[in-house]
Amino acid sequence: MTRLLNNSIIPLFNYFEPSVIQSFFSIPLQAIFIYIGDLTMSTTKYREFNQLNLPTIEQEILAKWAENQAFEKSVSLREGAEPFVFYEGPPSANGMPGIHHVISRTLKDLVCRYKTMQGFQVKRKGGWDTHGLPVELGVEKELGITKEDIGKKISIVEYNQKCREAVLRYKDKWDELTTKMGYWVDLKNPYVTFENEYIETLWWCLKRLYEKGLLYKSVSIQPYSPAAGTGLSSHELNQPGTYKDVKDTSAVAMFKTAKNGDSQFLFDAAGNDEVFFLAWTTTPWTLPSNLGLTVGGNIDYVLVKTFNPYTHLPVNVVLAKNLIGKYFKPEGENGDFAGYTAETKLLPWQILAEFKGKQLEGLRYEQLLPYEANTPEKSGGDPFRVLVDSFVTTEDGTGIVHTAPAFGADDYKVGKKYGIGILTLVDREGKFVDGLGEFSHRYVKNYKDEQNYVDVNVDISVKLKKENRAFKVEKYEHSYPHCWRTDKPVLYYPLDAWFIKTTAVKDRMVELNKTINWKPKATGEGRFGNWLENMVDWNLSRSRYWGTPLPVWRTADGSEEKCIGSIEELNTEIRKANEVLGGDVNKHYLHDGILDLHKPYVDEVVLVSKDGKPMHREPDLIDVWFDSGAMPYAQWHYPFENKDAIEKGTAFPADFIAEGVDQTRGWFYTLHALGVMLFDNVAYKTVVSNGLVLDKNGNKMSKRLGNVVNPFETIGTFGADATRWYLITNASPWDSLKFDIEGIKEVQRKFFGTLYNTYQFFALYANVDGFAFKEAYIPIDQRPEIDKWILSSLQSLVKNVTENFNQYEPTLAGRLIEDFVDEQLSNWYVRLCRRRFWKGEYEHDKISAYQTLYECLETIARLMAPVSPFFSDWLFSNLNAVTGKVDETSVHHVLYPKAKEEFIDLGLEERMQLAQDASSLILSLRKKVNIKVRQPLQKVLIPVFNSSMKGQLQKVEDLIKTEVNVKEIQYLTDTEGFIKKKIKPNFQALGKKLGGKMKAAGVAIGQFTQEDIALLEKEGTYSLLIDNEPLILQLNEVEITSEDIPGWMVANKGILTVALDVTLTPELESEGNARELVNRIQKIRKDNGYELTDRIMVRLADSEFVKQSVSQFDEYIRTEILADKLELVDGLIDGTEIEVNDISLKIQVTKSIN
RNA sequence: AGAUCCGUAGCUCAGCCUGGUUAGAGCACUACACUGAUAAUGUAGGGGUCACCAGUUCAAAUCUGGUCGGGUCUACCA
Repeated sequence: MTRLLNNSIIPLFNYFEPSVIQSFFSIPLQAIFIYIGDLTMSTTKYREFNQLNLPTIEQEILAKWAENQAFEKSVSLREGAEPFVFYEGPPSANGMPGIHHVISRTLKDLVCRYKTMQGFQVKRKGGWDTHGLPVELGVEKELGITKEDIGKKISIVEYNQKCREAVLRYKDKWDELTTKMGYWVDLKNPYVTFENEYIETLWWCLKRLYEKGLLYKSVSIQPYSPAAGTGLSSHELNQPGTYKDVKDTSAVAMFKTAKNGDSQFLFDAAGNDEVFFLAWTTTPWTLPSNLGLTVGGNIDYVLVKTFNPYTHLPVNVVLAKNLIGKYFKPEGENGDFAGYTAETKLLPWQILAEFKGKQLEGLRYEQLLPYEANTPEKSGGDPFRVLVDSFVTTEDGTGIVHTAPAFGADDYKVGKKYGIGILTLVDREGKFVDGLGEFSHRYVKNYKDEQNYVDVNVDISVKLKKENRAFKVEKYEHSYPHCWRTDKPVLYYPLDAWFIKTTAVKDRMVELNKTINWKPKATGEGRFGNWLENMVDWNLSRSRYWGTPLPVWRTADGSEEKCIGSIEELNTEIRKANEVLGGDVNKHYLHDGILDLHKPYVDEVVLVSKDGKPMHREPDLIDVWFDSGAMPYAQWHYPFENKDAIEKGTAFPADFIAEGVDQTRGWFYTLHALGVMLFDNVAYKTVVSNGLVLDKNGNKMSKRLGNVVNPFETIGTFGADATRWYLITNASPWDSLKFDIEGIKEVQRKFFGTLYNTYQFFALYANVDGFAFKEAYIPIDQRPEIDKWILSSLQSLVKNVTENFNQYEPTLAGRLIEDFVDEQLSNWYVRLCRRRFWKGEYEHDKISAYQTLYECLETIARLMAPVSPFFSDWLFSNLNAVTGKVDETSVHHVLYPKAKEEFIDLGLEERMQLAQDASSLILSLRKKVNIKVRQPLQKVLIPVFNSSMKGQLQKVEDLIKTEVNVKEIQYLTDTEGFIKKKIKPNFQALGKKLGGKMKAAGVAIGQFTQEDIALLEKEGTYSLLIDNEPLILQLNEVEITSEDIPGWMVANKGILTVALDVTLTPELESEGNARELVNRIQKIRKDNGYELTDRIMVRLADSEFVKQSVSQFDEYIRTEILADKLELVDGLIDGTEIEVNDISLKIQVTKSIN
């Protein structure tokens, strides 16, 4: 189905009507034709648009990609190039994708696109995780059955068929997201974990582990989910959200000490009254299975005389000394025993004896809850004794641990050591077995979501209370593991299971982990490192139906076993068994061999041992995490195919993988474990783990809270590019991201809007002038200063962006691009250069401007392509369609820019910064005195402190003058003497030298007079006394700035100070008016809807000030407004009324006729 | 309970590694301006005890220790 669908895309274009294509892609027809018309063919005009619409652009680009098979081409173009190996972590398609999938996939995509543009070949095989519990539970729910019904109400064949269908239920949605968000991954030939070939590789892996002695069977106490009916692996238990705070009924039970020689010392101290051991439990349901009490050997215990708070009977209890405070109040010590009644609130107590835990070892006690099912004989050991072990602490409870070997790993271990036997009084559904009186058949937790569930733990506690066997019963809130799928509490349960002995390679895993580049670093060292240090063997077994079967066959007595590593091997064994065992054995599989490696077929296969005994398959399935952990090999059907790809390093290990941080103990772990165990190698060289996506208030997104963001809506409304750009640039991928739609809007407006405007500006004028980059590339040294500058900045940008991408820091890279586009390119270069595009002839300077802006835009398109693949391709194609500079039809096929170091001129970038600062200061001064920029001013003074500063400023002088509309800049050196200066210590330099005297020096320097400063500047040094010690102050140990120029408007920023002459001469005013006139007429031109190039005729109502301006600036005005004629008319009646400096006049604008 | 990351303007984030004296940017808000790129842009303004406490230092948002709050993870925890 998968293949059919995807392979069909291309033929569709060829054979069907456009309307079919349209409905298939839900793309407006127009878009398809536009692109066919405008993008595939070269054209002479740059495309112009009314407004930016990212979603439309994206649809257009998607259609183009589909038509050109752009993704496939991006891989095939690099055939023979060095491979960059990427692994796609397989998603499970049985749930809807969410916005958090968009961030990790953006991350993966951008790295792959970047590396492709760096010249690597990046194959990206998609994949689907198809086995496992989520699928099974979904099917059970859908069919309204439980695990018990499988094989009864529904056959395993049918059930597995349902699973096979259900698992790709949302595949279409996933594919749609993949396409719409612009994630390039091979969806046509994905690896699918349920396919035979995939499973065959898994079997090969298992057999290899088996041969290395790393696969073994053992009984162990494991987390078990009665609700799901399966054991859980440690990584499943380590899924986020499994540990939840729950309130359980906890009980401190009283175990009655048996009187014998060993315990006599207790009874002596207690005056031969009853003595009880106090033991705490949060799971009273384990009490019937109690077989021991464990104490710490070196812990101090006490015997306390008191009353039972429920029955008010006098009792003597044993507990850890440190924990007395938990049960007794200090003021009750040695209290009034005689006067104690049921109403007494304060419990009197008295310590009768104190002893170490080891003195209690071997003491016996009476069984707490005896029934038919838990007689000592049934335990198979010698139960009801006090045991000693080191796991006991005095942080909680009583310091005496109730020990039920079946239901705790520690309990099992210590129980085995002492031989107290084992009782498993709860069945696999989570209910008590027969023979436990009133508790028989009751669920120990509410596994079935019964409305009227009565907590058996409460009933047990009540019973204990009544029988004088409970000392304290209370609700206790603690965190308890829950099944990650069913949300029901897990219990620990003795199970037979197959394990991978990961602990055997722990050291090697730790060692190799140190060679992995983790982003962020802390995850690898801390979270993953700690996890490796504390690793336990990997429990592979799952008692379910839909999954990879364990390929191990055993004789009934377990004396012989066989691990199968390939289909061929299995078929051979099948025939052999039939020959040896005869009859109907394997008769269904003799002819064609086995066709499906799943249950129930594999279970029907009987193999034969060396000595002719039948062997049956171990019934377990394996952990789905093994499926995904083995994907590097299984996706290529290694070693049955593609042997070299794995062994010669072209497909293993991965150069890069990325997933959510929640995969640290999941996929990242199993990949690593298998890489180390199978090939003694890392499975990936770099791993990026991204953080969670939270809602805008910082809460986790969950269906329950209803704050889940639908990625389709977001992408549909704002575009994939804006979404991707936002997700990447807002916060580092590994920080958790507070997702806010407003942020995407901002990105769209500020970054894409600005860049789009810049392109639009370019297209507008380039079309007028017919610029198609046909002229020779103008050497950089023949371009004006500002072109040199923007190109220098651009190359610095290329360099920095590349560095950041190489470091897997896309956030920083994106922010740099953003800054460049907004600050440098749009708001400085284009703004200052506007006139160059619309004025003058099409010659050197103008061509230089076009070439420069073109280069910037084209380079930006390439730089941003990894993060926002659509807009960049659109921009790139629009440009290239006219110039045809490169042959590739997509930005994703070209190479990433390489920084042209020779273009970088840091001095130039520095002085442009000076120009920007100076302009900003001057504009702020204009603002202060309320003089419009349109009004020319005569002069600016800038104090300079050295010749280099002056030189720098002089080179950008024209830019400043134009920008702020000032006629001249005058540089002041201190020889003029009327600058008021300010001096400040250079703390960094001086602090190191002076240390403790810094403060005093600071005060002294602050008191410098203008003369002192002048002296220091002249001499270069200055002597002063600090704390009666001489100090020779160097010029470089202070910062001297000009503070004020008396009589001038002054502003400063850092070292730069500007002073503005705000005197308005009639001359200047007249020029200002001329500019006002130009402005008004331009507005009228625009309102009238004239073309940029239309010539006009203007008639102005005559008046005094108009006469002044027009007579003086007639030519200037006419050039600006493209007027053939500008005349003053008396008594003009018709025309537009305008206002210039509070004077209104009439004006008439008409098109020239020619 | 431990580990780890985080806490800077109403919001999103820089700055912290390498301590240096007016703590920055964008958004939002207010006012004014500019504009043949115009749903853009500029200037100005309000808005911060850099979570808190202590220490080191001449000097702390920055280094150290602790406290509080939040996230994530771990845990045999009876």
